[in-house]
Amino acid sequence: MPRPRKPKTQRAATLADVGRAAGVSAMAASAVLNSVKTSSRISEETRQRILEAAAKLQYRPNAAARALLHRRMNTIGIAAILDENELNHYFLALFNGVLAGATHFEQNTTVFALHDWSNDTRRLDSVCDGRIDGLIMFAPTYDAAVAKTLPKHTPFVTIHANTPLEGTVNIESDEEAGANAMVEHLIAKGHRRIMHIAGPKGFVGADRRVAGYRKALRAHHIKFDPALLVHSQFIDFHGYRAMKTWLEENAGQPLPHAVFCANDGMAIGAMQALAESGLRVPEDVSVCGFDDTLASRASVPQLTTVRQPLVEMGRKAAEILLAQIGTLKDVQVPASPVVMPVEVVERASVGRCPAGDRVVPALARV
Amino acid sequence: MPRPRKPKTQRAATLADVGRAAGVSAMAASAVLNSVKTSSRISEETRQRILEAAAKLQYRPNAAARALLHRRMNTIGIAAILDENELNHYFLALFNGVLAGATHFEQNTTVFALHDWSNDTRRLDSVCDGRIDGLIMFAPTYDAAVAKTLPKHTPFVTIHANTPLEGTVNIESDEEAGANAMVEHLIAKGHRRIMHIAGPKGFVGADRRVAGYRKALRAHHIKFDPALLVHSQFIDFHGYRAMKTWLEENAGQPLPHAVFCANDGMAIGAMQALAESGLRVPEDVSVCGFDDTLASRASVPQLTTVRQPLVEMGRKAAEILLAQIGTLKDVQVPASPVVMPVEVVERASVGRCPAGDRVVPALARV
DNA sequence: CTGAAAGCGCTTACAG
DNA sequence: CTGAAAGCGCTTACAG
Repeated sequence: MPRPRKPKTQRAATLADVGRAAGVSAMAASAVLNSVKTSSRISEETRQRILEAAAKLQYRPNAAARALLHRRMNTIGIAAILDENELNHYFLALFNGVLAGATHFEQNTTVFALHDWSNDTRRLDSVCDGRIDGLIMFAPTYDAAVAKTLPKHTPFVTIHANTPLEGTVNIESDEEAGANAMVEHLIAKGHRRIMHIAGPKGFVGADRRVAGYRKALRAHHIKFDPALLVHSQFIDFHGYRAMKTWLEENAGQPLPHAVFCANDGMAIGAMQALAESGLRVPEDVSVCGFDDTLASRASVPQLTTVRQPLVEMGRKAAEILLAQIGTLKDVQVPASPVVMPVEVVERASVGRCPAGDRVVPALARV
Repeated sequence: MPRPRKPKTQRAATLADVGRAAGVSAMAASAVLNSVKTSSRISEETRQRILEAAAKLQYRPNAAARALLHRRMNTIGIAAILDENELNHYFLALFNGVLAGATHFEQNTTVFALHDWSNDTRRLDSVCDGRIDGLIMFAPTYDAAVAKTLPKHTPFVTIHANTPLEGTVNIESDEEAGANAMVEHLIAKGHRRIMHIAGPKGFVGADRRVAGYRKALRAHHIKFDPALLVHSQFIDFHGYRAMKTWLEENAGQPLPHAVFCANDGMAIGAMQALAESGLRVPEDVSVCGFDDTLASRASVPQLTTVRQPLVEMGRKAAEILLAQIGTLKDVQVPASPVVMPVEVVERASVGRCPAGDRVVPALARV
């Protein structure tokens, strides 16, 4: 059985170690290893000796020492609510985008997992201590008062901020237009009795989708039916429970033609609840989501949804943040908010509205 | 329209700034802010003045300066192949685990996204420069020769390493037992004609699952049929394509009773291919996966699968790494490999084997 | 052109 | 008990 590596790892070599090994000063070693012009004065033979010593000692310029000098860690931070027990495709998409953007400019990315925006303020604060050059917040729900306490020496960018932070660029998408287009699409497929499982009241992301939903109904003279609007949370399980509860409470009532969910996870949850009542998607009921996360392609049938360019939004956030930090000289910091376009993506979960009215089955099949 | 924050952020306050503002030396400020015993000598009034100055200036001890002193960044790294266009629930689960473990011990986590283990060696190398105290690699496929070039001054832990790195703890799970238990479960449900969509040949994760599959067949005197073993890749789309191709090439042949896929994503892909041929899961064909990632609950029907405790494995990796670094004094570094238990999780995608033999439908319905 | 020194921000060990 | 100094590892600006 292989023995584990000894706990005490050897110390990393310093410039002084390299110099000593090569019989030169630390400074000479530094000059050679950074290929400074002045190193042209150093003989080729010495240069080789230094390079060999550095390779042999696995020398790497110490990041902390460099950061101290340059006041820059070449690292950006991400703060997000991250619960290890929940599906979070939204996070995964944004994260991939930020990572791609940061990596492209040779910057590292550190992730801070929060449980709660209000209570974890101090944790975020404490992290603005030079270990990151700037911070991107995913869907923060700070209120304005708390936001004021954020450190002034660290630049921020937010994505989908619930209340914009003063002096901070917020990146969002045209959610109302997206919801409106989605419901227009349902109506074009013949659906009239359209249910909406919304996000929590008071969250702009939820409210804007409701607004788009109602706008589309209005445009087609479909009377808004409060019984068809249910508020839930942006989490798979809550979509399931909202749909399940609704079906139980509305047994014998007319079945909706289509269910528009405020995000993909909720739509998948709703599909599961429908399946448990023996209802097929899209033959009996059409279902659609919002976001176009990877979840929308992982479901069977694949989900018709509104695409928000999440990866792109993450990448853009990284770019804007790096511009603010000053790492990217040639990128202009845009005015806030930056609004990204959305589009309806047709997949398999929405069909033509079936002929004849159906009724919510009385008993769940389970 | 709100104006964006000015690109030039103000400099962070230093201990000297705090001292100056409070009319004391930087050292006195340091003593108070670190609540060193000696600070008891400092008058309560002075203490308050220092605390106020620090708060007002939003002072935070500079992380780089501290790291330079302590030779510790309080940050661990994660290296993983991460393609922004692919589903990666496996990463998400491990990542959540590492993050939870690191956060619990007040350590930060930096993620390095790689494209390729062989070609990105230099990138990984360059990152072992003090910006992380240790590194966790997700499913690395280094060969032994390359592994030798890894820096000696940084501790590593691997999860699912394809070839164990010398002197490095590897965390894995009992994949062969898991595959065996899954196929035993299928056989218990009456399935005999069991297809396996495997991972790429030569990868231990794939080979061990194939071994478990064949072992279960053997135990029940089911003759191994090479036509029912297909090698593919650990990616959703490849599962889809493998199933699709197999159905096309085997039109008119007996339909498998069940399809055991080497991971959850592949199983979902296979379900989509089956759906396109008009075959229902589990009524016509049972399907199962491996991993128990969040994907297995996001599909309709939910996936029967083999659970690997991925979150727990990530958490354990963090803990072992911190023990090696020396951050955790009271945790023993275990011998390698650490093998985690697996279990079959029954959900909805596996049913009893239907009576009567069916045949692969000739034409895809699409 | 080269090498010694200063300094990034912090803390620890050591004189006064 | 207090305050000045040394040093973590590096690079830049400045004497020689």
